[in-house]
Amino acid sequence: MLTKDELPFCPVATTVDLIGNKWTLLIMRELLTGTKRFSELHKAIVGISQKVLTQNLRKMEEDGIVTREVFAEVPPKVEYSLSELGDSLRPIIDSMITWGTDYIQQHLQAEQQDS
Amino acid sequence: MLTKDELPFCPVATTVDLIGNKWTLLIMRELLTGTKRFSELHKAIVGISQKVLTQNLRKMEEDGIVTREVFAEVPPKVEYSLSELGDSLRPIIDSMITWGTDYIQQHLQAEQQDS
DNA sequence: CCGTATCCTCTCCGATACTG
DNA sequence: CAGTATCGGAGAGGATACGG
Repeated sequence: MLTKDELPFCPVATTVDLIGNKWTLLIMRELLTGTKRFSELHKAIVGISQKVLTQNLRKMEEDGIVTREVFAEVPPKVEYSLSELGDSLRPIIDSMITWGTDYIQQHLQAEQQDS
Repeated sequence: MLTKDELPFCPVATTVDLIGNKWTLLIMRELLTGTKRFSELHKAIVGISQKVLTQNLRKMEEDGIVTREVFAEVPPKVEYSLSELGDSLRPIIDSMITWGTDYIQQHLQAEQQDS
């Protein structure tokens, strides 16, 4: 039996390969609160272009962390949600939310001391 | 008082800006086990070039998550370690290690079933 | 040993135009 | 609405040579 450090592939490298990317993490942040339409994601994620959003969603779908559902309507409607695998990544994003929240509060305090 | 969701800057975006990057996360993985020399990092992180390693270390130093110590010796010696702020990111990497380890084990099992 | 400087390549990404 | 297709500029990153 291999110990954690002796695994053939580094766990961090594996995780990084899936979500070690700015946009992927921001998309996941949106999907953690539930299913979203393409346009909702586009609006919520400031600075992303339609093209890059599509590219990232396709990659996430390939990797099995996002589910895509197309509705045969006019106008068209496409919904994205986290798969079970995608949802299993929730603790990672949560730890980022926790850390980022603390970090921001520290910086707000520091700025107030400056003024 | 603002609630978590009303903070002026998204916590995830803040965190992503600091460590939402392949190489940064892999460098942090190495430094979590203690101080490392430049050449040790270069050897440990497969696929990174000297230039990119330097660039990332400089950015991490600027962001305050890495400390750089130069020894006035011949041959020169430079040691990198996590700052207190950098070490506070440990829970995030830990959650990635936990998830990645599980993911790899699932895939190893799946491969064994295939054969 | 630990870099920086330069060149050159290659990919990313924005802008735009066009479809079901 | 939710894409795809195409073009072109900007920047990331490799290879190499050189410096403290």
